[in-house]
Amino acid sequence: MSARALPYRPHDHDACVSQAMADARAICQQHGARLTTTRERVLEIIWQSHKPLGAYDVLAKLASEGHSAAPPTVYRALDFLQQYGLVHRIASLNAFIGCAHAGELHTGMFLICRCCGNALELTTTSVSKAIHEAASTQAFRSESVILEVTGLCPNCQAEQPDE
Amino acid sequence: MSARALPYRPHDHDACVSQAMADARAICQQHGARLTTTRERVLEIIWQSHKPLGAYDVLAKLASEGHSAAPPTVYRALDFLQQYGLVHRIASLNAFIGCAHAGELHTGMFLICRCCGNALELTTTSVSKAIHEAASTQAFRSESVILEVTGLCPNCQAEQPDE
DNA sequence: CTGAATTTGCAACATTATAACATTCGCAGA
DNA sequence: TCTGCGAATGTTATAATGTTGCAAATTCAG
Repeated sequence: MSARALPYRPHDHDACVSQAMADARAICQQHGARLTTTRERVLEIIWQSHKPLGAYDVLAKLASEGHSAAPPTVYRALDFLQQYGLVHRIASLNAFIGCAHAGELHTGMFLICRCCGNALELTTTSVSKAIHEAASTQAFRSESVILEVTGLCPNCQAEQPDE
Repeated sequence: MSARALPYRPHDHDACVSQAMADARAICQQHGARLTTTRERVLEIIWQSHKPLGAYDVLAKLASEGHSAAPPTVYRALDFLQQYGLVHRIASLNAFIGCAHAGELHTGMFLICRCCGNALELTTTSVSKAIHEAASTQAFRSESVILEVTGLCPNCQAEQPDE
């Protein structure tokens, strides 16, 4: 269940999605949480690509499927999914992305390509460790970490060598 | 010019502010940038506390001083100040805070207390290093980093030992 | 089947941010 | 001093993102 998604490489994305959906069902069952139709559909939409998706994009997608929903529907579903670690919010983009490590305890670090828009979630012990140590030197009790790195992914570096 | 602000400790905040304003003037002069009245006033307002301030809070403050401004005025001033590293945007709060290390090359790490709202900017080499190394393992060329840690500052831990 | 709790629908609204265009200001050169 | 150009600001409107509050529907245990 680790080292799964490599958004910057070609891969069988359908498998990506079905894996994520299976994980989600398992995790919800395990917690006695209800993965209702709407919630499941929202998760699926989020997973349709590795690009973070805005809440209103999800809304539009739902609408295009005939499910006329209002913003609260989407935000509630997203809240639920975040609560169970199935999606993450990318604060710098006001957008949401499927969690590649659902069920694992982790502090996500995101590598966001400003060119193609794909985002890779990474879990790196050395990073979390350094962050918590730095916080400790200030006697700060850290509870949650947002770490979002913007730059160029390998593919896009190749296409535009520099600038 | 280092190890200046300790927002979680009592300190001479007026000195904090005048130091920041002096730095700002120096940096702008050095770059041939114009620190106009509006921009200077916005910076001063941002620095009035160590709590990140929303753009509309700044706007309200300006209004209360008789300077009737519209949102673009504030956002433009903030853009300018960000450009010269005089303020940072806290993505997780949609808010802005004065930069404690203006003029130094740095990757800010913010420790944000969810109780008192104060935010401390920290520059830690080991953290930046770990982040860039992690990005490198994915052949990702990082350009900018957002690192925001939420938790409890020392003062607030003392007041509410746990929860 | 019934009742309580969860989930959803819906309308209105709040907050944050930007677009487009007119006007003014500051300053360098004639 | 005047003139003109680019930078900065004013102004209005609007876009994008997110929330509140309440009513209706659904789910599920007993």
